[in-house]
Amino acid sequence: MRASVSPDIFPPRGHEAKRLSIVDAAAGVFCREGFAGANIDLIAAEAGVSRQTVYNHHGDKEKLFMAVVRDLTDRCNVGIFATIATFPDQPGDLEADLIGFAVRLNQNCICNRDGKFLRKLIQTEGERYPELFAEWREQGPGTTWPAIAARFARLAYGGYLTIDDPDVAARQFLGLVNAELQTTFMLGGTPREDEVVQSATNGVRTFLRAFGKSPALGSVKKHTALANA
Amino acid sequence: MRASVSPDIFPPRGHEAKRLSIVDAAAGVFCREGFAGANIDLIAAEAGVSRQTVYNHHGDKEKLFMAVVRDLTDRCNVGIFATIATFPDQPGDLEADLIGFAVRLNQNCICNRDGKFLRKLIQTEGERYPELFAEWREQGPGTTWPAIAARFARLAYGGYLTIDDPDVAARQFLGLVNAELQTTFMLGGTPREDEVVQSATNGVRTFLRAFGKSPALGSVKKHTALANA
DNA sequence: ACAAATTTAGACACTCTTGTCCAAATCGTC
DNA sequence: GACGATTTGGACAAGAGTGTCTAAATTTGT
Repeated sequence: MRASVSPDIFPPRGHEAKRLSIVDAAAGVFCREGFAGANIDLIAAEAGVSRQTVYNHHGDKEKLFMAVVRDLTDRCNVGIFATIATFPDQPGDLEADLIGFAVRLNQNCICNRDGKFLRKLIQTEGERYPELFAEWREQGPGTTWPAIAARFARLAYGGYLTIDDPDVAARQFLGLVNAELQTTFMLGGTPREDEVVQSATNGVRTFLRAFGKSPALGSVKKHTALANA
Repeated sequence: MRASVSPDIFPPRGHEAKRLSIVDAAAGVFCREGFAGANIDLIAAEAGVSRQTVYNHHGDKEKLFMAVVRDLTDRCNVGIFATIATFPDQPGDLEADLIGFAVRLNQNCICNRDGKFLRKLIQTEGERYPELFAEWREQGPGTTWPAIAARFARLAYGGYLTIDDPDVAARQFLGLVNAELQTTFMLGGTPREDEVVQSATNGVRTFLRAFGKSPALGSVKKHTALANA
């Protein structure tokens, strides 16, 4: 993909910068207006670029759209894996550590600009580009969910949790910590930080009531009046 | 809103039928193509009606869109409340009854045509019509979630569950039983029935591990080796 | 069968958008 | 300072879609 000329110097300088600002602006406009409603003139204006430059770089509205989705998928994946790397493998306070992880996942991967945009584009145009979004499904949930599941499996193996099926547990973990944000997500809004923390806290507590190995290790305190050895 | 003439006979006969078939076709097209991409000619064709009739009935693309959302909201609410009425207040087998309820909720309210369409329209155009979707939020989640929460509160009061906050529990219940369907929902797909049952089963099991009062009553069997009185 | 209301089909003006072309201005590099 | 590549702005053709209008056909109730 490099420039094919003599030395390995890339095409000029601001070239790539423009490409990026175009894709960036396009992401915003496609999300706000939908594919059909998105206006190339508007994208160009928001990117601070002439319309012709948009066509020079991407050729075509459809190709531009694809570039946007690919870019977003890549950037989101980077963020998600960086966050998964902070999963508490050997937790001190399991409850607090899982809450922290859930909040980071939300703030860095789901509620940030890229995450919001990618989600909306998938919801909005997913049916129109089956191949493109099949690709996303593989690269996105297809790789990140197992990665999270593996971390939960490790916690179970380490004796911190009692889990049958780590894949199910991972999906339920995500369902729980986002349970109170669904309506906001649906309308395309961004929850406030305290809402994210609240939802994560409630979700993790319930998660640990279901999967926590023993009250002594983790969280389940006031609720289980069930005496145990 | 009645016809203002002599007897209380409504305008002709097929009038209302046409209105409905227009709104119906419009719902489908708006979902597939988005508001901007939706084509009035296409809507008219799919409704089996001339374009002029569409304008006669609804005046305007925007007004037609609003009519679609209102119609869908109403119909979905009817379905949801009908389903909530089947909530197991005095369960025989709590696990099985809750799974049944979750499956009914999914099949009758979330995965059916109206539910799918309404969800997609909210996700797609929610930001463009703040008042309209504020209205939905009040009439939809604003009334159904508390209704579900009340049923869980009743189960707790009846000694079947141990719940702190019924509202949180209700949201988490929904999050859990849908945990495995998220990706499908996101792409606008319809999960197969066995997927719905699977997700509901796993979700309810986890829910009862967290909130079930005692293993004897419900489900938590093999996992809690914790001996109890 | 009659009269009123509704529906239809087609033409129409108008606006908006996409994508192309081109000459002038600008930028980055040597 | 000069050269080559990139960017710019504006004009342009072609197409598509909205909303209106009209006269003819059809349906509906009596």
